[in-house]
Amino acid sequence: MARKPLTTPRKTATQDRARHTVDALVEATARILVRDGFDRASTNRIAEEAGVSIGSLYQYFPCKEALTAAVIERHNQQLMAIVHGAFQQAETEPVETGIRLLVAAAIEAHRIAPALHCVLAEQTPRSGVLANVELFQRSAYSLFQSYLEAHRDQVGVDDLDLATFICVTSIEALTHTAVIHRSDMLSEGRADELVEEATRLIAGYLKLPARRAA
Amino acid sequence: MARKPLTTPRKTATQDRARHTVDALVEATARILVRDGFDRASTNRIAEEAGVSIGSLYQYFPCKEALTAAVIERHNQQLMAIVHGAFQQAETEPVETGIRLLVAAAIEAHRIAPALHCVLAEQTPRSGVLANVELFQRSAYSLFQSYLEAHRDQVGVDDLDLATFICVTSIEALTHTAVIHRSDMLSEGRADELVEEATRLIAGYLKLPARRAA
DNA sequence: CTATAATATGAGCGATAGCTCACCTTATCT
DNA sequence: AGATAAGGTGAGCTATCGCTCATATTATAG
Repeated sequence: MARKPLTTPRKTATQDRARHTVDALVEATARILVRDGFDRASTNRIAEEAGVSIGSLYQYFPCKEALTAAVIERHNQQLMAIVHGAFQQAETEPVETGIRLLVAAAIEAHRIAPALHCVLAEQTPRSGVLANVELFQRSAYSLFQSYLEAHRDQVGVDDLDLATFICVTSIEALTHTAVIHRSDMLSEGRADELVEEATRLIAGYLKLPARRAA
Repeated sequence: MARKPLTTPRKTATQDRARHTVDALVEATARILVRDGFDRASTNRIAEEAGVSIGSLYQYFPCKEALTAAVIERHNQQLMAIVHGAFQQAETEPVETGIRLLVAAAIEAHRIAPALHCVLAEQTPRSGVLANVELFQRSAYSLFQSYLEAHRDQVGVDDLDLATFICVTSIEALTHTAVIHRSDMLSEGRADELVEEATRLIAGYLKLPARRAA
């Protein structure tokens, strides 16, 4: 009975040689995404670039999208490292200083691998397995909400959930768009102006006294 | 000499029958994009859905991407109609009221065809011919900048270009994300809260007095 | 050393994609 | 009515894609 014909058990990974293969594949995928774009990133090409046979590729990745998902996950982990650090720093600061730290971190995060970030954002379709890869957003979302709760006495908004949506969405869009489409804004001193204005936008929004103070 | 073998002159369009064919193709493309997603939208399928032969398709559209580009252009025109109208209304209003109008219009615009908008934003890769289809953004951009110039006496920012970037990017991201990913925010009275908060964000940012008043 | 599991290989299958071209059909002009 | 062009057709070509599987190589266990 129990027939395991070497097929379909894909996704194993334990020996040491294997990890190298998997890493090579993920890195090759990232390189090809950047160099050739998403739709030229075929499984055959990725395997070739990784110096690995397609057979091996399919032993660890069930389908093409899984490779891209792995790249996205790796990238998101790097982003989150920076963002997490910024939240820890911001924790002990007054709101305006804290927001400034967060905005600066968001820009820094987008700068880790702008080319890859661009391909991921502009060319990679969010369908199939990739549909829900935005859990990164959720992380940032809950971190920010916690931040607001911790500084509730300094903020004048009453719906923390709505405020979180407003702030996270705006900061992400501003930093993303600046890095991807307006790199001229980030040259030398110009970057500071952007940080200042974005901080003014968000901190100003949070500081305003609510209409009805209890 | 001058050999015109019926090939490569694609892209003609003058008779009346032809317009119908072109329209049918664009509409079929939109329908398929919404129903089946971007990567299932093959030229063969589009031609079939339009009730037209592939030969005809390639007489008016040089490649697959051209069809998607046409759909995007048509959609953008509808968006711009709403946005343009809102700017005209806003022209004669004080800043806060004006911004409120613009935010509401942005939401309304995203609601024209949310499903299509979603596919276009999440699945359609910005590569090749589609790379620069964001001239919509540029339109909104220059409209907003004109708006700020016209109300310069009421706004406390000194770099109008930077301020435009901040405002347009934020409003677009907030309304887009709300419509696409947080439809719960737009049910009944909740929509007004979003408009109010977004208005507070932007109007507050614009109203704040600049650091150094002349 | 041998048996067994883990890992690696790559020719090649079936499917489908984008697109061409030789040929009909309908309209317009005189 | 006949000529010429505009519009329309679809079988089918080539290319490539995602993916399988029979087989070979390498590591671990007894």
